[in-house]
Amino acid sequence: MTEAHEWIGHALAGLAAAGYQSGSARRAVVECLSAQRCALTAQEIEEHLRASGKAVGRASIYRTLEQLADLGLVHRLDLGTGVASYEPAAAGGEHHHHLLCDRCGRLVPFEDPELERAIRNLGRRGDFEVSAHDVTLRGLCDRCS
Amino acid sequence: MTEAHEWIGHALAGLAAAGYQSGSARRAVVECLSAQRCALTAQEIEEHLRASGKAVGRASIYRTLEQLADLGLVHRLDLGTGVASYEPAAAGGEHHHHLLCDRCGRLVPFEDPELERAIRNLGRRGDFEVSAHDVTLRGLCDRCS
DNA sequence: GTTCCTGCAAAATTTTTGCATCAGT
DNA sequence: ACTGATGCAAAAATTTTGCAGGAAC
Repeated sequence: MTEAHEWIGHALAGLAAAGYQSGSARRAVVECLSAQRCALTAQEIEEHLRASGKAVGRASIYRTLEQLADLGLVHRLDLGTGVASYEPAAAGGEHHHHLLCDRCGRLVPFEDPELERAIRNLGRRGDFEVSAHDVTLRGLCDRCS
Repeated sequence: MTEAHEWIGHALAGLAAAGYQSGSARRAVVECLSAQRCALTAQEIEEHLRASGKAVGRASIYRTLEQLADLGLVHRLDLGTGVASYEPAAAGGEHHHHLLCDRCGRLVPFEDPELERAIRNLGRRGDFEVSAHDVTLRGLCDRCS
């Protein structure tokens, strides 16, 4: 997994390359995302920023997240809760999936080569051309089971 | 895959067993779901029902969908569009996953034993206890690629 | 100085809830 | 009849948009 501080640079560079300037709101959202282990909702981002004294308008948060998602710098997740979550996208194509614990609500990232292989093979079968995939498991995390 | 008309009975029986009575709104929502191939949004259900002369209040649709989802009779899907979709859950534990076509927006169901096996194996690895899973692929469907 | 960014407030969307009325048992 | 279901309307929650003022280049 790419380190958080590397992602900051990657994301800011990507935004700059796309013609976005580095304003305070955009930078704050990117910093907040890079400091977190996994996915955050827009509301959580707003709270974190306000708590750290860098309050940013809601609109700017959503706008920045949309820009980052369009550039492939963050992944948008819909975890069945009705609210979207966002997490930094690793630079090298690595990615993980998520387990949402039914008991404690914790979101646990995981990777699995066999799962990735199965999905790659699916694309090869020719029924369709797969460019992205999301896997969400529900169940009990290691702490709760 | 279990046939649609079988699912109607299954769903109505499940609702009855849970103590819900068979009112007109609930029955209409169940009928609408059973007639569709794949997932529908609450709004689509409302439109279909109104179009077929069986208009049902929005609230009743959401209430019925929640009840059905709690009983495991429908699956709720979040496809990254910000709106939830619902589809009948097959009786026998069979289930499919979805490809969302980037070009035409079509939702294509698919099944894949290798993928299922990979997910089952994940649960066996012992990191967590998996009770449900969702897989969403994005890409181009057979018509668009 | 010009252009883009930011934040506020308002709008749009989707979903939930309160409550009076109506239907099913 | 009694209990629960239904529909309307209002509220809540989330996300988007318009616009005036401010920051970045």
